[in-house]
Amino acid sequence: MPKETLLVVDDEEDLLELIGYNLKKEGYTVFVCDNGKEGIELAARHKPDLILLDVMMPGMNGIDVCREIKQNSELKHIPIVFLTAKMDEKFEVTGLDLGADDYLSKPISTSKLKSRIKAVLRRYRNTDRPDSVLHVHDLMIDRERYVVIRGEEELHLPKKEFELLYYLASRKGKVLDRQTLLNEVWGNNVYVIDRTVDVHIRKIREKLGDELVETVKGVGYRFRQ
Amino acid sequence: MPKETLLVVDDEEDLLELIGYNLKKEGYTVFVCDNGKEGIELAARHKPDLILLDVMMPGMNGIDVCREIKQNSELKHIPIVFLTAKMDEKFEVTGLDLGADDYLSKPISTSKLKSRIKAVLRRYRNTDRPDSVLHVHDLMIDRERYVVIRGEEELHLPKKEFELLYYLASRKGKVLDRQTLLNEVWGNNVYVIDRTVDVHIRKIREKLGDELVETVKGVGYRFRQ
DNA sequence: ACAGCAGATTAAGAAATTGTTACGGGTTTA
DNA sequence: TAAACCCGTAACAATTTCTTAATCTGCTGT
Repeated sequence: MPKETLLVVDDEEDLLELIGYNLKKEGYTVFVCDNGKEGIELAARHKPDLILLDVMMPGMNGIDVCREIKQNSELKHIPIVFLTAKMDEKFEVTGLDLGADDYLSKPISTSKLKSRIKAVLRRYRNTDRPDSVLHVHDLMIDRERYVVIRGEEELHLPKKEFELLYYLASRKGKVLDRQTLLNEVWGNNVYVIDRTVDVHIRKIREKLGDELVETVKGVGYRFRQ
Repeated sequence: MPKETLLVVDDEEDLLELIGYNLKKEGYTVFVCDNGKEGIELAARHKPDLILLDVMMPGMNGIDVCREIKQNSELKHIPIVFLTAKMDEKFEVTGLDLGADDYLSKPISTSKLKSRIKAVLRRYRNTDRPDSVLHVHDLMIDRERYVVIRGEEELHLPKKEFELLYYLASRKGKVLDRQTLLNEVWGNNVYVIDRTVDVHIRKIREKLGDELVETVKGVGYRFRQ
């Protein structure tokens, strides 16, 4: 089993090299770059299992990179660990609210770095990432083409409806409450009232029938098992 | 819809009180204690959703508490966040290797504390716990899917009935009085007449048969052993 | 047999939750 | 630039669930 792939984004060349070297020695596959824009590209291309992200960078800073990644449904599941020179607490709160998974202040010892990375990866390891094409009931939900196929017909749902359907289907049988759905589909940092979920559910039912998505009153919604 | 339960273990009384107060204000159910031994007992009794654990304590220290909890299969899934006065890096590595989930150094601001707790809980919320499905007699009570399965048939109970059944079943054989049931299922600060329990019990019996839940006159109810 | 409990049962109104529709702002498309 | 579309919100209808209160049943000890 190949060890995980990591992406390190930091504008300090020395540090970048040091971190890269150490993590490679640990057996990880490591991509590095020194700016946010390239970081996003590399993330999209290689889909790393974890991203180490410097907060302070010229140009696009770490916060922005994080925000962008968390908005990309292909990448949002990737855990992000922030690196920062000063322990700026206010930022830390922002970062964690954005969906960051951990936080390291420089200077970082190698052992600490490795330990943290291991911890974060361990948390995520058993979280099975859903397939990009789901087959459920008579549906095929293709996330790559953004299309739902039922028999001969192709259905094109708007983005939010599609994402919601996809998320529900990927957790078939499990009851998901509105807040979870909002966090997972809309993102943790958006402020939207939870009744919005209801409206989207209704639209999904309108297009795919009432049977697919079940309501569990007082709890949430569930894709029919 | 009881919010999460937290356990805080710290020998500094002032801090304990401060943290307890703030977390209660957030809506969590909070248990506190000032030593490791009691911490383990409380953890076993209340099965909190998260434990805040001071590292340095007289007697049993945080590391030992953590180790013991991680060895108990009933408790090992509970995320642990360490608190420590000094940023002792060597310890931090140990803690994370032990399976701690986060790390906070004192002094802690309230906003940071809340933000971290939220982040950790969010990570765990959707992680299926091994005991989320109870097998009792010929029943399978699946909390994740919110469904009771008996043989081929799937039963869908309303929320309160389901929660009550789940709670009784999870304490199979034990007699639980009405007040306990109200506290655990309805929540600590809900004002409801205890006869309400009877009505829900009746509905459960109506759906699942009279044998499952036994009445112990003058005491309470018991899920049949 | 008869009070005196404690729980069982039932029904009805209250409360809570969800379904449904419509609208305005914003964006993309023709 | 208009038309079409998507999205979030609000409002009200529809439905389910919860709680209470009233009544019934069965047991206990006298």
